[in-house]
Formats: sequence, C-alpha cells, structure tokens
Amino acid sequence: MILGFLAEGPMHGYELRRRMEQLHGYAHPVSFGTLYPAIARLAAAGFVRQESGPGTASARRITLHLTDAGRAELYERLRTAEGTDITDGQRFMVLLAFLSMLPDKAERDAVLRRRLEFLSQPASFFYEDGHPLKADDISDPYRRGILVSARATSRAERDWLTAMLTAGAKEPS
Amino acid sequence: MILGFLAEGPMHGYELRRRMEQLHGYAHPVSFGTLYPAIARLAAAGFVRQESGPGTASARRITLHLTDAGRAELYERLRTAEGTDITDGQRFMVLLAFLSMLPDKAERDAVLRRRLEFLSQPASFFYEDGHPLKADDISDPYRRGILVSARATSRAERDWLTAMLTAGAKEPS
DNA sequence: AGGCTAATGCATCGATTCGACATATAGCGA
DNA sequence: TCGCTATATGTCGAATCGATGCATTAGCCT
Repeated sequence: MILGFLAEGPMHGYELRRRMEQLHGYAHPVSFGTLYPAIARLAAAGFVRQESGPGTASARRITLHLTDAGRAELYERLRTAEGTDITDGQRFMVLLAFLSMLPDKAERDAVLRRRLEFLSQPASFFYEDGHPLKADDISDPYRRGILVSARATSRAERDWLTAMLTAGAKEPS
Repeated sequence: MILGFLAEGPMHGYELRRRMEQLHGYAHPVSFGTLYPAIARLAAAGFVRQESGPGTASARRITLHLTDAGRAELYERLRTAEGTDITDGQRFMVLLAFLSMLPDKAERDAVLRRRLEFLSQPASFFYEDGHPLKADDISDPYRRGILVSARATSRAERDWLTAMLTAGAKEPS
C-alpha cells in the first residue's frame, strides 16, 4: 500500500496513513507502530527515499519519494500476488486499488482471474460432519445473516470480475 | 473466537483451528503461532481448562473445555464489543457467529445497532481535496470495481440488519 | 505385509503488526 | 490564557503472523 500511494506522488507518513485509513473504509486503520517501521524497512531496501523538509531540528517534516527500484518492486508485488493477497478481501482490495499501474493487461487479467477462481469455489462458513450448511439449514438468525451478506458480496464481486474479464477480452479462454 | 467455539463443546486446538478457518471462509486462516499462545493465555486466565487425553506420554491429545468464568468472559466480550470489532467486517462476522449466545435480546440488538450506525455513515474509499469521490467520478476501472462491490456489500448487510432490528421489535426507537 | 503419503496434533522462532503512549508545532474558539 | 483538535514523527511491550519442526495416526496402493 505504501509503494502504491507513493507511486501517485511524494507525501509524508501522516498523509500516507490518512489515505490508508480511507482505503480501508475507516474499518481498520493502520497504526503508527506499523507504518513507521514499515517505511524504515522500505527505505533501507532502497525502495523509498526520505527527504527532510523545513524545521529539521525539533519538528521535522519528512517527505517520502518512491525510487525507480521501488516502482519495480510495486509492479513485481502486483504481478506475483497470491495466497492471502488473493483470498483475503481486504488485501485484494488494496491490490485492486493500484492494479491499473501494472502495464501489461494480460498480467492484470491474470490477477483478476485468480480472485474469481477463489470466489467461484463453493464455500460456506458453517459445516456439519464436513459438508457445508445452506442458509435454510441454519436456525441461528445471526449466522444466517452472515451467509446472506456473504452471498450478496460474493455475487456482486463475481459479476464485476466476469464483466471486466469479458469486456475488452482479447484472449478467449 | 476460541471462547465462542468452546462454548459449543470441548475440542482440541487443531479442530478449533479448522473451524476458525471455515468461519473466515478460507480467506485468512489463523496460524498455529497465534492459536496456541492464545489458548495458553486463556488457560492462564482461567477461562479454559486443558485436559490431557489418551497417549499422555509421547503423542498427547489435549482437550479444551470452557470454564464458567470463560463463559462469563465470552458474554462480556460480546456485550461490550466496540471499535474494530464493530467496524471491521471480519471481526464483526466473528461476533455475529456467537451473538445468539448472549441471553439478553436488548444487548444483542445494541450490538447490531452499533454496526448499522457505522455502515450508515457515508464513506467512500477514494477522496479528492477531502470530499469523497463517487463511482462516476472515478475513471480507474479497478477502483470503480472496489466501490461497486463495497456498495453491494454494505447495502445487503444494512438491509439484513434493519430487518433484524424491526422484526421482533419490542422497543420502537 | 510393507511402504508411501496425507492428515492430525502440539509446539517454537524470528519478523511483523498492534495499540497505547510520548513529544512537539500550529490553529481556533471560549 | 486555557483547552481542544489537527498535524507530524516516533518508541515500546504485547500480540500476531508465517514458516518450520516433529511425532503419531489413517488411508491407500501394490
């Protein structure tokens, strides 16, 4: 997420955190204890350059810039996304937010296809003796609510993914 | 989640992890490095009792039981849920999965109302100069997809929450 | 019966993240 | 002037993650 936002232009850590918070829909903000060490690691790896602004002594302002190596790293991470980056909705949403930066359309489509594949395999949230329970089988109204909401979510995203993959389709699968 | 599943009956850690994985829709499994220390903490606090099963020597099987104090703790955590437990969709889903265990309907409704309130306040994922961007204003197709999916999710959950709160309503707000 | 593979089950380790706190400047209203 | 909020960078202990190790049990093929 840091590499992605910095690819849009230089900014400070604080501004970065505000955007991260917004991208997560204010549901789960990233803490400073996560953000600043993460910036430090990216800087140590040469992906981010830190430039001191005015007021260097007491109240320091540090502007963060993405390096060429950082941009390459961003592309690489978008391209090779797998595991929880695909299966976890929050993580995948972050991927989507910056996916358009990946130049190759075939590679972008491949990412979408991996997500669609995961969403297409039938999965419930409650099981009995190994087989999934349907909404009608569940008496607990709250658990039924989980299933109903999840179904709606999955359907909406699958429809959108399918539309995206068939729209400008050059390679018929 | 551990307290909730153990409230349904005793089981070992491995079985616990499988159910946690299912409840998350296989999107983000909980690692053993998280689970076993968490069990140990709950046991140290007196919320969980560990009983050694057969094969005590080499291949030990430890069955976990919820204590009375553990059940009280579960109720308390369901009752007083706030912050990311309400705003974060994954966390709230866990809450929902065990909410029916909470005896008092008014307290259960209060939890739902907190979630509904959060979902009702208008929030986008992308902003420009402080004000939220609508789907039509966003040219990036992937970001538009994020908004479209999120809208569908939010609408489905809000509809369900509203239905739940008005259905067996005894207290007209 | 023997051997291979997968699943079950408990546990630890280093790296990462979380949540709370510390610190300083700037602006604004009572 | 006092208090509150926003901006801005950071630290620290506790919790979590992801990978790995290791032993036992179950199923399956030949």
